[in-house]
Amino acid sequence: MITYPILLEKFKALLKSNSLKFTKQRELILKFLYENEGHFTPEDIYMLIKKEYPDVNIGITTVYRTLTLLENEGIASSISFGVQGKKYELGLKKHHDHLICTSCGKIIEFYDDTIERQQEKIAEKYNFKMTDHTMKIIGLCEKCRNQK
Amino acid sequence: MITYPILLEKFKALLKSNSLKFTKQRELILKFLYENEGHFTPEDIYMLIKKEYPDVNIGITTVYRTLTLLENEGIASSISFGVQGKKYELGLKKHHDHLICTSCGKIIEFYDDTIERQQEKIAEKYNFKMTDHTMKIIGLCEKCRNQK
DNA sequence: ATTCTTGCAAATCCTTTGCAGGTCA
DNA sequence: TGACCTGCAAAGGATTTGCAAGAAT
Repeated sequence: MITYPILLEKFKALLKSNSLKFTKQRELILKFLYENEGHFTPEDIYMLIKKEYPDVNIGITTVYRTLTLLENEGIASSISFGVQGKKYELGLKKHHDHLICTSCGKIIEFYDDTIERQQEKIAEKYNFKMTDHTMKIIGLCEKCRNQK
Repeated sequence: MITYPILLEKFKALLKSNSLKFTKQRELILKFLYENEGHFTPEDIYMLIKKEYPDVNIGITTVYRTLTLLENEGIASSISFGVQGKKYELGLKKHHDHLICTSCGKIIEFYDDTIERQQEKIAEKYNFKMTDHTMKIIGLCEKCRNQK
């Protein structure tokens, strides 16, 4: 796995090459994603950063803007929950899909080669230039299904 | 394929069994989905019904409510576009997934047995009780990729 | 010094809710 | 009649935008 200093350098280089500036806020958001395993809403990230760094001024607008930036640069990735918004995670890992529990909200990641290959075949079949793909399996996780 | 009169009867039966009432508005929305191939936003459906039946009073609220109802009853299905909302279609066909062109918005449907089976296997592997699943392949359709 | 960023408040977009009047069974 | 529905306007939640002040290069 990439270390934080290296990730940070990568981020700074990306900023520079786009004539963007390196700011405290951008760094904290990157750091947050690096240090926290899991999937977070912009609101989550905003609140948790405010709590951990009460002296840093940060607005939710900046969180949104930075997450968009990170996602466009391939450093973060998101899963969409429709009107309920998106959740973000560090996006450096290998591509993966998600199992989502409708009862407790738990998100499990998985990667499946068969599915990945099949998607490519389908795109090819329709002469589609695939730039992205997502798959969600919705249902009840082990714990929740047993509680019913 | 099911005929409209039969679909209508099915819908009426569903309404009755849920102590819901059969109304002009509900019928028009059902009819719209039956008659129009493709994927539509609630707004689309609302506008097109208003245009075709200027004398019928219908509000967008009712369109939302009815689409939700139809989806819950398995008569309609939707694809989510995140904050951009959902698009609905008649949901009587076999389950299928979508290819979505980011340039022209075109939506192509496909069904793939390998993927379907693989999804079941994955759910099983994680002891997940799958209630739904979606897959989207995002990219450029044949026409748009050639225009670049 | 210039350019880019920020936070705030206001605006937007899609969707839902409260409610009083209207319709269906 | 009574239960359910409707459209409207207002509310809601997530996200974006305009802007003047502030930070980075």
